[in-house]
Amino acid sequence: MIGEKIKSLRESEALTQEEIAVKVGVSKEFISMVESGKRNPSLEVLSKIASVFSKEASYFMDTKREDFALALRTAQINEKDKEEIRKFKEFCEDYYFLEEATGEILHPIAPIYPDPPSSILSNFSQTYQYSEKLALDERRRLSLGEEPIRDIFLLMETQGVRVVRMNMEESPVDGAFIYSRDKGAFMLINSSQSKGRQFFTAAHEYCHYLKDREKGYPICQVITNGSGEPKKPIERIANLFAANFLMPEASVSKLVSLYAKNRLEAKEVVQLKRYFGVSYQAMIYRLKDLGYIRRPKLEKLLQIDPATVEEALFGFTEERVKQPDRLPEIYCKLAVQAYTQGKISFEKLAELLKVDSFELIERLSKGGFIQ
DNA sequence: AGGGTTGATCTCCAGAAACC
DNA sequence: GGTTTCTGGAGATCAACCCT
Repeated sequence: MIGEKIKSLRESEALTQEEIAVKVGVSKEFISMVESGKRNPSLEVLSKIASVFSKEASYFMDTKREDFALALRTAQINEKDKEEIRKFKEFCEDYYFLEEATGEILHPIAPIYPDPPSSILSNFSQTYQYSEKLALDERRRLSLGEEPIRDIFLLMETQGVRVVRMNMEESPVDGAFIYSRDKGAFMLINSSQSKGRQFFTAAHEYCHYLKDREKGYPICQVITNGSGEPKKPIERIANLFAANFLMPEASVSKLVSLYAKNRLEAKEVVQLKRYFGVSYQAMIYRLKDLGYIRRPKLEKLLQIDPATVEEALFGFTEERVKQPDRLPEIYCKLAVQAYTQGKISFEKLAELLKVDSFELIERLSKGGFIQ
């Protein structure tokens, strides 16, 4: 158990046994044996290993699994964000409480896909192939064909993930994913981001759901390097998965060859990104990864304001649309259901729906609480 | 070539056995 | 009973090896 935790943490940080060994002051062989469970490190060594990951030694000795595995999609995190995450966790507790009260518990349905062999993580093309296969396998399982995904949030609900959209204005946190064996999966999406970006975040977190949910420890946050690429392999895979899941190569190449063979300007990119429901930026990077545009072109396209192009083309842009901060529909339904079944009081209902009793009476009288 | 594993070996230390 | 010696196990390293 200790060894497994160390190994998982080490791999998620993209460190080698040797690098850990140097930091701790032991041999790499010893780290190998600890990870494989053939040796137990002394308390002193364990403390040093823990400090490499900014943790206490007790973290490794605690044999019970963490209640929640948490994966964040963010570049930086501050105290205010931590508070938001704490609120999210609390909300998950309420959500689960309502499911239990009404007997309508959402169970994870999707299979758990195996991790790639750690030996391929330093190789970009092998990592890409693994992520692409994962995305295509999942699309096949869901019978999605080559069609774009119209509502990824709904899709996730059908796979056993509760999607919670919270407006976290000013926060760099795009989204988070938490999972526990008892309660299942919850996904947080920062609804202050554009819809396209929310879609990408959702697909990213969905990857963690598919392959990391049983890991039983906080997964990690996305730390990006200078070019905006996530440094940690686990997050790089999630991003590659998201790109392949939302914009399958076959589908992109078909559209490009049909409609934009010889010119891929901002107009075409906007049309493509609307088709796939992703952000302008995500579409550009996807086109570059697939070899349709090169770096200078990418730089040029990134300079253009997509909202202006989109408004000129369609008279409307999704780039600037901000989602209102609202509770998940299913959560609201469950709350009202629990109340009508007499499982919770009127006051509790108001508290769970985050309204005062006057507003609650008014909204209930209008035929339910479905927003 | 680099990352990881395996087997032989050394070192240290606690506890048991032998000795005076 | 106190001291010395022996022994076994764990921690750790070294060198060789395997795998990709």
